[in-house]
Amino acid sequence: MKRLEELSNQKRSYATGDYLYRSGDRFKSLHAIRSGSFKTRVLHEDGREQVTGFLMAGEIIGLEAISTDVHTCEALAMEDSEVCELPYAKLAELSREIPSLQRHLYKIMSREIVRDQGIMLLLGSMRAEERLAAFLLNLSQRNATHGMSATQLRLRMSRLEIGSYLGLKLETVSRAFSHFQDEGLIQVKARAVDIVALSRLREMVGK
Amino acid sequence: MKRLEELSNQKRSYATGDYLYRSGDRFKSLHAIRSGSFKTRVLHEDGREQVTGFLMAGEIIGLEAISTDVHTCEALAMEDSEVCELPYAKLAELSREIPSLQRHLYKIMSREIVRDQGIMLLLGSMRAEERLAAFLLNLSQRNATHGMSATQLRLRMSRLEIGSYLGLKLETVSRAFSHFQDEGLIQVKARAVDIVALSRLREMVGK
DNA sequence: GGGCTATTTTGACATATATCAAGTCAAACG
DNA sequence: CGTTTGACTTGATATATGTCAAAATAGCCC
Repeated sequence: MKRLEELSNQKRSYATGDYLYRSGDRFKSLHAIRSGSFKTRVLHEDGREQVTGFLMAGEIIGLEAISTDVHTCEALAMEDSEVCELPYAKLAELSREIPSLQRHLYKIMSREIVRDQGIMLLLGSMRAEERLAAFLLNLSQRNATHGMSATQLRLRMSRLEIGSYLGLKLETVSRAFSHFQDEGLIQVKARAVDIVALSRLREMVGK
Repeated sequence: MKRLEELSNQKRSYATGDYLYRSGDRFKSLHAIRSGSFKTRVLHEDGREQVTGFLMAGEIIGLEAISTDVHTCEALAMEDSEVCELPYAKLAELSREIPSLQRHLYKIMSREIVRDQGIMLLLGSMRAEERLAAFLLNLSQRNATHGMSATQLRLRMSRLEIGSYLGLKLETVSRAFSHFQDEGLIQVKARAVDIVALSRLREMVGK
């Protein structure tokens, strides 16, 4: 871990809306988010876009680019954020000397695959409100992991971005929020969401 | 590569419908498909399932399990198939000695992430016929990669399985096939598909 | 080859979500 | 403060896809 810290000499700041990288950029480094949050999205020639992830502190961003040395999606800051740059060449080299680092890297990449497959399940076989419930539960859990409240969420993203992530239109997202509130599942005030009935939300997604 | 071959002493056969692994199985090995094909799917408590991939010869299966040492999805043979077992512990060890193997492993995992994000784009922002077009083009390209025809496809999966993969009902898939045929894009005869207008299919998905 | 079963196609209809269009609200700014 | 601007909510309606049901077809076993 210490040797890893030495590696990441670079710590950089990004303001809301700044790009960490764009589609087509040459890949040089992974980035560890120190504070703040980013969204990643893939673009389609015809202008369509799909948000593929919302990343928070502690998470690693850029793994998709290893395959071709070129970024296939773009990442931008959703708030003022800081990242550590992890030069990939050095990281790979170091992982050869430090087995635990190597194991860790494989696991991180595998975890990303699992995460993506979970989203595929969501997009492929859940209905609008189930998707939103799953989304809120995921945020709740990650919030808790970071020592924050599991029930008081401050969303960093707009309804439009949530919609893109969940494969829904922003109006549908908004309606689902309103409906959840009517049902007493959550309290919504713009981007401040208070989960009132966590267990009932869990039932909605079948767990 | 030679050392890799020594590693995979085990070569095993699977009949149609056999499980390569199930959800919950302890993870020990990756598998390289030698011949045949497999599908992977994730299951939801309530019985819903989502097909997450159709894998062919030359592809590596099981990467998602590295993250937790437990398989989070299941894989089964769509036809009589053969795989090489690649014990993960040995593979990881070997990758420390052989830099090119390590690079290759990272790339394979990254490629899987890119693939999954492509499916997320498809599921989140494409309509039924665009999804099917993208699916056929993907099969076509992989077929070609394996030295087979880019236009004559023999589907190994049912309409139901295609539907699950594309987030559609089987009837919708069937109708899309019929419509493509009416439009002169393809010739369909059950699971034999002949792509007549590859370029027009490409236009449909915007490239 | 004939019958059996699973798969696929097709049709009529239902519905979840998208689309279009106002309206509300809140933060930002002069 | 009043105005502007972008984000969000809500309503009315349209539409893509799902659902249900039946017929056609293909694959399979004896």
